[in-house]
Amino acid sequence: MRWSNYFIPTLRETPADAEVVSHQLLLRAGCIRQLAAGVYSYLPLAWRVLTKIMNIIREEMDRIGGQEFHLPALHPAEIWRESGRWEVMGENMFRLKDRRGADLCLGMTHEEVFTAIARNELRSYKQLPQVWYQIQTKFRDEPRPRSGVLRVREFIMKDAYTFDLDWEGLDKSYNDQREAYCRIFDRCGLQYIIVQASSGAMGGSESAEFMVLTDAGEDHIALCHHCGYAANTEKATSRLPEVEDGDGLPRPEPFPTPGVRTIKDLEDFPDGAPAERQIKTLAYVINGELTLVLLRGDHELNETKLADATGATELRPGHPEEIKQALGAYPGSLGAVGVTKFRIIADRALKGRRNMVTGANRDEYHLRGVDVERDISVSLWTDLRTVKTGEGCPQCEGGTLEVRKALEVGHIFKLGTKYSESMGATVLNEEGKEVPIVMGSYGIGVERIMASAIELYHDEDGIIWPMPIAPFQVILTPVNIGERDQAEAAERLYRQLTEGQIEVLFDDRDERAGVKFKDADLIGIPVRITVGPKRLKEGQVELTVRRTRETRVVALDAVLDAVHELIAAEMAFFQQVGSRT
RNA sequence: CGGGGCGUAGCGCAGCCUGGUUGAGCGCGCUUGAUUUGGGAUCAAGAGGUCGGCGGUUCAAAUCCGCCCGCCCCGACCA
Repeated sequence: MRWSNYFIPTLRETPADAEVVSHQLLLRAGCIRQLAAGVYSYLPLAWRVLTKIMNIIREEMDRIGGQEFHLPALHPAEIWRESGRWEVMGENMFRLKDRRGADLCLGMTHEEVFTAIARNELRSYKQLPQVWYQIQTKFRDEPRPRSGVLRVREFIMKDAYTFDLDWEGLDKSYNDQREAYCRIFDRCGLQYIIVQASSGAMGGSESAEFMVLTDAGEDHIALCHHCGYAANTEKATSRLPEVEDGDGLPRPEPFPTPGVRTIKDLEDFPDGAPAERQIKTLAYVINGELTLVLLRGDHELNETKLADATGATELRPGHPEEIKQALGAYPGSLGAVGVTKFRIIADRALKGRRNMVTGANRDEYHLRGVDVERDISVSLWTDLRTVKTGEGCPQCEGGTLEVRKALEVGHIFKLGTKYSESMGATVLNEEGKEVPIVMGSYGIGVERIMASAIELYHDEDGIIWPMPIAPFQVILTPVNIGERDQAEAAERLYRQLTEGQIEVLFDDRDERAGVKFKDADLIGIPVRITVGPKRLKEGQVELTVRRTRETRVVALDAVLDAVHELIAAEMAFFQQVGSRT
């Protein structure tokens, strides 16, 4: 490819509204342009990268017996109504009507459509297992698109679905996918971690996320370096030291707390209590019902855990006015002692605690001497708190957890029979009995692989593409294309490299060397061949590795071999760093 | 949706508070010519703008007011 007639609109300055590195560099390197909030056009350079990523995914899916499909992005409402998700997906789903007024939507994911095919066509256990996948555009009307290409409303997803006769079959399919995912991310050169995850709206029994550690990510994961425990904080638990409470009081005792609004206020209050002796009372509206949620004062609620524990489809903090009306006090003086009209859900860390302090449901009053189990009628004890760095690992003795930010690039689910039952996808088993198909579902965010590679590998000059997904392997840069011998040598090299199956971008622009070097660095091509006057006189050129800046001088007739060697070395480097950390 | 910010040439910005001397400006980029040519050259001459939109106030609006649209960031969602 010749740069002079290839479209790479590089930018010297960083566009003002790009915050994360991958967004800035994708824009500057002429890879993407924004069309609307969370909607991006991929220009030729980015499309080459995405194509390479998709090819790696394809190869690994095919290797475990995956069959590639291409399903519609436009779905009739009926199948979503059948699975129950027409309601569940709420505002996140793009909905539209056709000319007759029939409801349609743009596909957010494809459990429904694949299951519809499965139920119509799969009849016998003999046809199982099936591994079906596609690489296709998904639409999600995100409440807040952000971070460039990391969180968007239209994106490319590899989604796969497995269909098995039983749970043992699913275990194998799930494991195959898991291993394929490892190979995919390894081959793309990503450093990633596999964590236990919440299944959320997808449903099912078990799920794992593939996470790239980066501050650009929006997830928080808890890691134990001692035993390797890793979980999304939506799921992670931890060990806490025992608290000695003493005897407490025979019954809760109210006391005035003027001006106290927060846990912190009550800690500082003369008659107050340290946060770990307080009960934090939160009022949530869960599926339309006011619910009290109790945690230790110094603990933080994880809303996903609350949603998972209650099966909530709609969940929000109560408004001050509705809380006042229901409980008789505003937030700041809320408590659950004596409350029977509302459901009370408590975090396990409160179990057995005595002599605690909590709001009295009377503004500016609190109760002390509260024995949680004696004084509060808790209807559900469960894990609700968000783990923090430094807490004990739930899996091993000596370890402590570290919480870090991460970006989700893949998610695998054991769905079980959720969709096959709601949509009636069954087969006859060996005994001739009709049984629901046991399903799994598996997703990869293709653009997120591209973006996280940039987050992981860049420097102040630009992108450093991992060789396996680089848009071109080599950039060929004559210092001065106006000099006849340089131009001719570069042309010869270009022909030779192209014939040698090297993906080469020939920077044949009549620009000054500095401009071409800066652009080459910015767009991150792994190997640069510089054709300059001094070396050329000796019949030589320079090969520079973008990642290390190492340069070596090579004779013209040895370039092809040297390039092959460097490509192999860079490939190897990224396969090796790109293993699980 | 709640909170904050922004919208002036392809990109980055100034001007707005205190309306008119601004025929809307600066840097980069772009076009043409010359000189240059190993890390974003220099000089010269140019092209490029509904100041997000609509309405209002005013003799006069990029500037003041209202509504709308769009974008970014922080919070609740996910690949």
